[in-house]
Amino acid sequence: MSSNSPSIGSVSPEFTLLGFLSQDPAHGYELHQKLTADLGQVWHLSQSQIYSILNRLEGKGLIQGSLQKQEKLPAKRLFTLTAAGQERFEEWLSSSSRPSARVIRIEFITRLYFAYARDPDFALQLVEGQIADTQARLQQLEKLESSQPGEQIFNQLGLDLRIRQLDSILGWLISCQDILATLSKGSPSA
Amino acid sequence: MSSNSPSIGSVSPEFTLLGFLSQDPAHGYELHQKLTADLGQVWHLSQSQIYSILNRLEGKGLIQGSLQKQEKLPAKRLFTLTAAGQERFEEWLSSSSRPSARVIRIEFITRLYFAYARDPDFALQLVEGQIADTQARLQQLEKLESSQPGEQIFNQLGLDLRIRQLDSILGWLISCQDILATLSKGSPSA
DNA sequence: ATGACATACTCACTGAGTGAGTATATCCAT
DNA sequence: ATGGATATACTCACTCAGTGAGTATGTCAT
Repeated sequence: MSSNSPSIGSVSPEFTLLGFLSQDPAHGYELHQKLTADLGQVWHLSQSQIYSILNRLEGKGLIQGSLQKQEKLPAKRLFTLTAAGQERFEEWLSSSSRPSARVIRIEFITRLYFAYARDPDFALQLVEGQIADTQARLQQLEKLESSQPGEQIFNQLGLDLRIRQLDSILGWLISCQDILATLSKGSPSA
Repeated sequence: MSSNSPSIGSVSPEFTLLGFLSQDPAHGYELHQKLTADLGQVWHLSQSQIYSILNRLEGKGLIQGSLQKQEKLPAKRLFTLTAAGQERFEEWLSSSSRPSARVIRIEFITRLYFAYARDPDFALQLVEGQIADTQARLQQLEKLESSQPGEQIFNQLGLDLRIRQLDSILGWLISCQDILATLSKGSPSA
């Protein structure tokens, strides 16, 4: 049971697998292929990592693997999302990412990928929400910077870099918005 | 012995501890304090992590802990750098960081911190080197982007974000250069 | 004297990530 | 036909990252 798993950390690759499985049941091998093809610039997961995550997810009851025995080949396992898994994924899909360089690059893009596959407009909403969060965080950091004791040069440099990075993220988010908006208009699905 | 430890990963906090110990022998507790005070914007290490790293470093023979028995208090351990540890640290100190957002923010700033403490001019050299590396990597990524199959939108978005982030790093490095140069002139130690 | 805070460290845990190994099928060139 | 590359599909054993709670003791103010 263990109620709340202690660290299904925000940038965890678990949700990526849940996402793929929410689209179609698959084997570990296929998941690795798909991940590499579609999100290879975002995630770099080895095969063995995929399998270890799958085992963990099964342990938590979020997915269910069914052994498919084969004549000669060793059995393979086809994984399907459980109801609990589906719920978890939905929850994650509409939550928002902590505005930090790494998290955005990894987690947010992943979320965007799945949101877009489901409904381009939903993806656009996510971007808008993230822009707001990022702006808020940026202001926070700028405030922190101005109130920082000028002594610790390296802490200040670190902070300055973070701010610059957040700023570049903001620019990126806005360009995302444009791209997604254009795509929606180009091929309106409704 | 184990010749080459498999993953004394580039952004490993190990070198940070080696660095502090290269300045002065210290206890785990002190190291945690110092790290938080001087590089708190860069590293977030819990106490227990500090101790586990120290144990590992001792296991590798890079540092040496001497038990100081006390009347009533449980013994504390004072850690000193070994010759091997010193060597490792020197090697790391003049190597260059992989030009990626995270690595620069964590590893490079740390390196800069120790380089600067030793000799501001050395720090300046590191910055210059890093600028060159970053520019080279930037060109590489831009080339990759233009040759990327336009189909995988999300891979492209990921790449685009990386490029923007590297670009902001470049800006930051240049501002570092200015700051360090000014500091050198302001108080010429030679 | 008691409760907050600082010093100093340990333990048990989950999770990230790597690298090598296993087993089998298929297909291509020699 | 045979042997070697490549693809499918998964396992194991490992190190390192990171958290949270716990232990033990001293100091200092109220």
